Amino acid sequence: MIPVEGRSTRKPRGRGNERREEILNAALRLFSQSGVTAVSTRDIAGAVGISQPVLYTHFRNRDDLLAEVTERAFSELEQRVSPFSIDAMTGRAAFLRFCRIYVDFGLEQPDAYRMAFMLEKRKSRLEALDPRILAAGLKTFQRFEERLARLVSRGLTRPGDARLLAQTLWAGLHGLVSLLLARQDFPWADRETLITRHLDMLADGLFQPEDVTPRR
Amino acid sequence: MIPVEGRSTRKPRGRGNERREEILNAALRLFSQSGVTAVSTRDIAGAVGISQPVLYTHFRNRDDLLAEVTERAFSELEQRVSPFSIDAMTGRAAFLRFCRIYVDFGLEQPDAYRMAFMLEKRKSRLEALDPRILAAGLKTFQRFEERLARLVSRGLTRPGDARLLAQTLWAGLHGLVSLLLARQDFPWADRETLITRHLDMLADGLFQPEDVTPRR
DNA sequence: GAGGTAAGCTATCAGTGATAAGTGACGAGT
DNA sequence: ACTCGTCACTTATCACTGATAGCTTACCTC
Repeated sequence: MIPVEGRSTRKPRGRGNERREEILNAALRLFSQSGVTAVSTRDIAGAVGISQPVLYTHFRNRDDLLAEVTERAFSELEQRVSPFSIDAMTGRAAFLRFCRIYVDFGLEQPDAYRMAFMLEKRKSRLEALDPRILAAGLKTFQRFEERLARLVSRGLTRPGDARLLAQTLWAGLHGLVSLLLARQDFPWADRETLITRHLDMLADGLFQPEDVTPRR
Repeated sequence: MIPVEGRSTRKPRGRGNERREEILNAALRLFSQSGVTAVSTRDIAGAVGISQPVLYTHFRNRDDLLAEVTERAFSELEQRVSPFSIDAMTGRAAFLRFCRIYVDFGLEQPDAYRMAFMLEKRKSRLEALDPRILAAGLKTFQRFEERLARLVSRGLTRPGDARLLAQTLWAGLHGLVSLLLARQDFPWADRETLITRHLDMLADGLFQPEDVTPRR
């Protein structure tokens, strides 16, 4: 399905980790090109220029590789979000900017986002998702919750349980991102307008009625 | 993985359609037991008591079978929703009841819901999702949009483009359902409270500020 | 130069969805 | 009552998947 590239030269002793990097890069590239389900271990190995079993000397299995690719993508989100300190959450505008970073990240890194929040791996019901993937999602949610809690504790929002509010608003955010990713052919309204209005609606649910944006 | 049951007796001439029903029933049962990705065609055939290739005399392929199972599940949603005529959308309470039906359906028929709104099949990027699955989702959304449009045209809501509002609110609904399905082990707040508050938040985004529910 | 070992190979496995080709029972037609 | 077509179903097999076993080879150290 994916063209096989030429053989790569053997790595010198002790530099086997470079191969590991090459594999991760190739995997990320192929995943974002063709989607994570469409890329086989042989495709990845072919793109790197090695035989398929080599992958298993660097990663326990395919899911292990997937988990590491996801982790890397989410460390980038971490970087994007880090400038937004908790103290910077001063009101509606800051909340909206913060949400927007998440939405943009999800749309720009669809495969990482899918893995962290949408993927359900259940070959058997007992088998759980890789804890690192869960952790990436959980950490992201916690960044969100922390900042929301600050807004709430400052009395800038309607009163309420910060955890409950965070889960509700997060679900609202996620709904838009995941639907845009999963149903790209749906007759969506203009994306920019849709995102803006959606975030406005979420903000309306969070902030005091007097701050509510008038529509039209 | 799934135990093989005994051989079924051959169907008499002209009653081959009974086999088709048996396959659909077995598939639905296995899917909801073990999840749609964990069930193979051999599992389904084994449960019915026939050989695996027989499936292909009744369905073009696995996805065709999946699509039909989904269609059936969604026809049940159609039945649940049909008592709620467009004219019955008289305000916030009706809106909430209507939303609640969808949420409950999603949580009760997780595999059907997943297929209609969460599943992305991309063995190759060109290959699209089965149109019947897309249609089931689209139809559901349209029911939602119709009723929302009635609320808007009656002047019961904030003014705004009904289509945009519908997409935004639907995304909000979907976010909660899909996250609850995809991340069952997440430390969620009490489910009932979460759903109620979430729907309240969505309603707050839709209705005039004077109708906004006070929190606490 | 020799040997150990890191790096990578080929061969092969069981499981998947899917297809080809054959078997056999049943019921309509004479 | 016998034929014979065809419906219902079978076994055998395909290409592909993720994964493992075990061998080979080239490099670096001594």
